Amino acid sequence: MSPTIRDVAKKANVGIATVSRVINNNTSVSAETRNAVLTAIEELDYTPNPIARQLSTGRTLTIGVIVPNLTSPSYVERLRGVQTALAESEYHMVLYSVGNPVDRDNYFKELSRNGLVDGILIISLPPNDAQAERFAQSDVPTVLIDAYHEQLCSVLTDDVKGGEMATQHLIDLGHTKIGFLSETLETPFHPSSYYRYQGYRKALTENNIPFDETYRISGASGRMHAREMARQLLAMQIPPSAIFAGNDIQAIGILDTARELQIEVPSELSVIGFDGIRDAEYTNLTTIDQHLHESGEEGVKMLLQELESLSDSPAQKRLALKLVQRNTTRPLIG
Amino acid sequence: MSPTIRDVAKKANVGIATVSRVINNNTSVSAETRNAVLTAIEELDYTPNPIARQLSTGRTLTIGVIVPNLTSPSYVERLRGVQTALAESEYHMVLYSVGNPVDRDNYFKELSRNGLVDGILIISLPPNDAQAERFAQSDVPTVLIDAYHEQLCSVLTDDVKGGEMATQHLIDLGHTKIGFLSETLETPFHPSSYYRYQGYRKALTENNIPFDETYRISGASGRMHAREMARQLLAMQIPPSAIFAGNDIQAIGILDTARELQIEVPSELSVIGFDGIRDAEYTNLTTIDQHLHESGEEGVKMLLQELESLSDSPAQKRLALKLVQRNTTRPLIG
DNA sequence: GTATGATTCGAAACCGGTTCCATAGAACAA
DNA sequence: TTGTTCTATGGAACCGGTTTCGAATCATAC
Repeated sequence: MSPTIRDVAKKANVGIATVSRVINNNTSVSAETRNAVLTAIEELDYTPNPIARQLSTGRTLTIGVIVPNLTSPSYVERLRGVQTALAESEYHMVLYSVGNPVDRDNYFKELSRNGLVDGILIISLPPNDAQAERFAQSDVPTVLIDAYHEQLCSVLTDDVKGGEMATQHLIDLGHTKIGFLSETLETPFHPSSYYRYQGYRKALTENNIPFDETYRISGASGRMHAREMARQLLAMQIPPSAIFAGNDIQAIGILDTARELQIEVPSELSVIGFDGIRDAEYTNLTTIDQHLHESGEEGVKMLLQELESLSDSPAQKRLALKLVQRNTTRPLIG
Repeated sequence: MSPTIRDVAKKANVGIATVSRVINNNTSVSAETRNAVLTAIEELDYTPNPIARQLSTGRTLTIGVIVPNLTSPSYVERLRGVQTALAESEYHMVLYSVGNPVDRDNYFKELSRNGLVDGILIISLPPNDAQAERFAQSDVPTVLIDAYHEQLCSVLTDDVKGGEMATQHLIDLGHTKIGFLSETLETPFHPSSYYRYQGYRKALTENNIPFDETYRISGASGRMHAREMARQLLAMQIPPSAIFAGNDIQAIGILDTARELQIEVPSELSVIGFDGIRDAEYTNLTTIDQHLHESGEEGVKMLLQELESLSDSPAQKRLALKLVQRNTTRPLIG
């Protein structure tokens, strides 16, 4: 077995407390003793057992990240941001990947309870009131990324406003027949698509453009399903001249279909996405950039702050949205 | 603070050993005592402190996953596989994301040393001899995914063979002017591009097709750089009629450029990738599927086995490669 | 009634650190 | 010289579990 602090103490002819002081750079050790201890450590190739240290200090130096299965690039990008910010800290990251509501609830309960982690970061998984209450009561600080609850710290996106911005952009370009294509609006997870839809409706209303139910389509997530839905939208007698997609992946699916149908983008069809994933840049997609990477970093910052000193009122940070115009939207001709 | 096992013992009027027995389903507890303990646990809302348990059992129920920064979809896909397999076990996953060789070496050293994790999974980061030696000596089982070292367990891909398969496919289609586009062949990380290049060369040789140095180009990774490199290849006086890309992302970059230059794929240019990421399917890319997801799952399986009983000779599992023909390759006309 | 064995259970040791507290000795002041 | 303060240090308690070991209890056998 690996050597323990007692082995070091014996070898250096000192007490274990002294060894501990040396390890932790406690000043009150004479240079002589310190050297003796250091050489003993060297000779035994000793490293302190982190678990024992965790038990006695009460800190695990670990933060738990609860995230939906890495099915969507946006989760991955947020996670990258988390990773980036965490790398500069002394904390490690345990990944809890949730595939269904049961997983989610289990992780929520498990982590908020006992001292497995020092802090919790939750990505795109809004807790219900009871769960939020638990987190708030628990003594492990929790930060939500891309989700909101009044009781908890959060880094969030104004999806309604983003939806409005996207739609307004299309309207500004002269479009009035504007389609909306998204994931199912009723999801057990984060209803961001629904909020974006609300923004879409709001923009229409504000510009006195009547909402046409037939221009709205939603279904399963993913590029393939988006293609299919786009086919349906574009096969209408009077198809939309522009489509706002609930996220970038779906927007890219629409572009796929447009190419397949030889509908030229943006001259014959404008498409705008939402998220600002990397593929949006590669495909020259106009989109609403919600600063995914930054959201991860900000979440970590907030959590680290919370770990320093638990604030009383939960901090809330809203990330700015940015319309990034590329080559999939342009003024309507005629 | 949360209640401890002693609180429960006091409340139930039993010794702590008995409480421990109840928690761990040890049989030798009378039904009566067991019930008393269970109700005490219930009333106090007690859960055992996992850190304390870890210290006394010596197991952390955690496995460390060392992976390059999630820059490439292939790492993410492998990680998903790991996640899938791990979800069915009792283990958690700590993610160590490495951005540079220094990170890598630190993590290698740190994790192999002390009991922070019960096992280590290393993705696409081949250790050098000294490091492999460390891992082999250490008492924490280690499995390499997409990397090989004779001293360690591994799940691996035959990149040379894959490169050969891809090239042979193009040759079978009648191509002889076959380009090779990849990442820099000298990388501090995993030299898979180099192996694939070797396979390419091998296939050419075996078919008596002279290798033309000007048909080979390599540079920085990523779709954007691939586009630029593709432009160079395709601007040649006698451009290749087919290109084998070192990975799918680069193949997609080539497709981007082809579209930009209005070179029709596959009629004017065949393109084959390597990896089998999801986007390959979406873009109808012919590729060599190396079963990324499965590699993650297999790595976990192997590691779990190793955790059960440390085998003496390191297990090696080679994943089959599969040519998936889609719509970016076709017989050369004329 | 005593010997034997099985069952149930608690005290205490242990895992490997950190930290409180008491003390020895040095340094300094009067 | 004596008293006081400060520094360096070790012993022991502690974190919260698991596990060993021995003892108490009970049933059964003789």
